[in-house]
Amino acid sequence: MLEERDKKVLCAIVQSYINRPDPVGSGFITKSYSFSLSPATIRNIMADLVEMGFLRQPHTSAGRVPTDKGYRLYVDSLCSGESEPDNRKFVHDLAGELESIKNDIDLLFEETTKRLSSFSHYLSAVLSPNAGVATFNKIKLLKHSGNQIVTLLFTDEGLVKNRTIDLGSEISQRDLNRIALYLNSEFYGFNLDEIRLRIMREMAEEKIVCDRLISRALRICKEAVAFPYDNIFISGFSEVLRLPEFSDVERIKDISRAIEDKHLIVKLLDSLLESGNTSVQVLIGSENSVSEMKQFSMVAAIYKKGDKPVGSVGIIGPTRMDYSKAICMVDLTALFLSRMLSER
Amino acid sequence: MLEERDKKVLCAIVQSYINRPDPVGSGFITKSYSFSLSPATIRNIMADLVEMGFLRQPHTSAGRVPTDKGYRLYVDSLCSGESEPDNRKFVHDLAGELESIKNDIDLLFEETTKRLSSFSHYLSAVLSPNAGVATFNKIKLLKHSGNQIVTLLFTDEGLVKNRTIDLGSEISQRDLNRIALYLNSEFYGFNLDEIRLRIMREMAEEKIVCDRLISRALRICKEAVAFPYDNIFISGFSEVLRLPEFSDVERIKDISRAIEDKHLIVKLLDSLLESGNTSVQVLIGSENSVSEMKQFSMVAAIYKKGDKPVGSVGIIGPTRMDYSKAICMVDLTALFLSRMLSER
DNA sequence: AATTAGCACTCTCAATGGTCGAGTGCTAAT
DNA sequence: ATTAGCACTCGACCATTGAGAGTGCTAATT
Repeated sequence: MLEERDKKVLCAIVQSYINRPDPVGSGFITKSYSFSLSPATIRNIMADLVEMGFLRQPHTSAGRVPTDKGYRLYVDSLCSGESEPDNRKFVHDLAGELESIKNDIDLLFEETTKRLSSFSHYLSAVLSPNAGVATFNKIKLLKHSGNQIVTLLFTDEGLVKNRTIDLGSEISQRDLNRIALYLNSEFYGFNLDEIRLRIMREMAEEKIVCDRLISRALRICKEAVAFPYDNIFISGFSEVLRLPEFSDVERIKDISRAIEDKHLIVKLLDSLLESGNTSVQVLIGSENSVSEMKQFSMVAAIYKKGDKPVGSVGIIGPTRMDYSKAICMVDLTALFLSRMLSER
Repeated sequence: MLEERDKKVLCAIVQSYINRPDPVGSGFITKSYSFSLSPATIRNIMADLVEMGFLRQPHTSAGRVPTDKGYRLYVDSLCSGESEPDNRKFVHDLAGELESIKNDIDLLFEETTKRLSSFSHYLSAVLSPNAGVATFNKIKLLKHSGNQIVTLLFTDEGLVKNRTIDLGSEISQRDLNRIALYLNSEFYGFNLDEIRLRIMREMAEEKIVCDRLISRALRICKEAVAFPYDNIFISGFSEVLRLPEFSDVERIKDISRAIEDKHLIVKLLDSLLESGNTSVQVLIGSENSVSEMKQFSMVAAIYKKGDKPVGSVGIIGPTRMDYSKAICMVDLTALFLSRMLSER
């Protein structure tokens, strides 16, 4: 059906197109790649590839452009990149420069995202552990001023989140300590979503709460485990704006909506996390479930704390992206994050 | 020099142009606004206004377009907008919906920014109190795990920031308490920049530190007062993309760079804060000191905690923006934030 | 049977030129 | 000081054209 030779031609076209976004003609292929074939033969092959859906021509008698299906074949036949020295250097630098902030996990994610985008020249995103995976480790409660208290929630992943809560009435530090003790024994090891669910249920059941302290405890904990903050870091918008595909205003609007909504990208990275697949995943154009992103590709992987997948990291770019490089960098970054999280 | 009548014509042109971005012709003015003058007279006036630099014509025999100087005159002659019912509603909603999160100051800023942009249809930004103005209130130190401790810094403005620090060696909670006590007595009421400076100095002076506890205290405090987080909230990129001026790709790139750099916008809002000017300020196009922003206008105001200016809020849009509305909304938002911060 | 040279054909792109209309500037009349 | 009248300017729009790149087909070659 699809011979080795055909595949080679396809890959040549994809590579050339990734290099510069002009439709690729039969002549160019014979010149630039050493097939010992004439343009006419290449043309025949190309015609077959079009028919099979791997290529398309923008119009009669322009060259060919890869389709999503074409990119897919290309990516699948990629002998999963031996990380080039360039990329090795990237991780090395990453490790060196970020060693000092590995305690501040949010900052670590942010910086990693920035470096990943500036090095890959694509949009990059890191999904930090969210309520769905984050695991309650301990909580501390501190009296602040008046009726206000501060909750300090620690998760197993190393996240530390503080929130200020107005209780509406005075409470002693002693009572707070008792509440914290209760919560710590009650919720240790559960993930935050479970906790939230459980609190909801208990609050609903015992409408007339017997124990005032417990009711307060639940209320406090409910607030404390709410993650109101963005748990995604995105960077590199100005990088992708440089790409020629973004001379089209509509494209720009698409991607900026995705960035401002964040939601969309979270959704993508999240679904990846749920799939549990450990290796680098590639979503090409229309393979993407989010309609706003059907023009783009995403290369992503999950990172772990110990053996538990806790977040994901990805690169987003046009379907015409340097998959080989992207896959390699995402892989390395995920490994880096896993290492950072695990060795603490 | 500049007669009342000329001013009226200028304002009419500005208004019309703000309404839709087409060069305004003499005929349109006479039709839409009730000057009892013929197009020819209007033309004469317009020619004068061009000569004085308030208008320009894109080319011979197109209509006129306001220059920055023209907008300036327009803004200055604006009888500072009696807040329309529309805007009143905005603040009312704002107050109602955000009442519940006034304890979580970061969230408050973020939500305020979002609402401001979605209501004004321009880009909005809120600069939250930064190290330069934030005042040390108290610090709490908690043992975390191993050599790690968590610092919890409270500022007078209501910010609560936590950081995780790896001390490199074990420390007891008791020592941490002593350190916190020391820092609290030492730095209470100082602003964070001062503290940072002082610590730097002291660390440099006593290279051979006599007191091990104090040296540790300083080190901890130095980390704790570092504000690594963005202290600016920006929202509404997709709003401004809707504007016709952003069908030009270059413009989009400009504004996105400004947004991704944040820095630029921080700089603008910061300079405003330093000027100390209390009322709403308008920077039109080239009046703007940041070159990347010379195509845009900013309407901004500071907000206070009590009597002390602590941050600023602004709207950024094309020079062709609805200044009247923007001024009003920024004013109201600043008042709102001041109220929220002060009544705690 | 697969490959290739040859060639007519198709389609885009950029340049050209012509028309239309909005809006101007000037001049002379009011 | 204002205005009517009018020639003029310039961009927007459109159709035409020619060049060039690349094709698909056919017939010749290996």
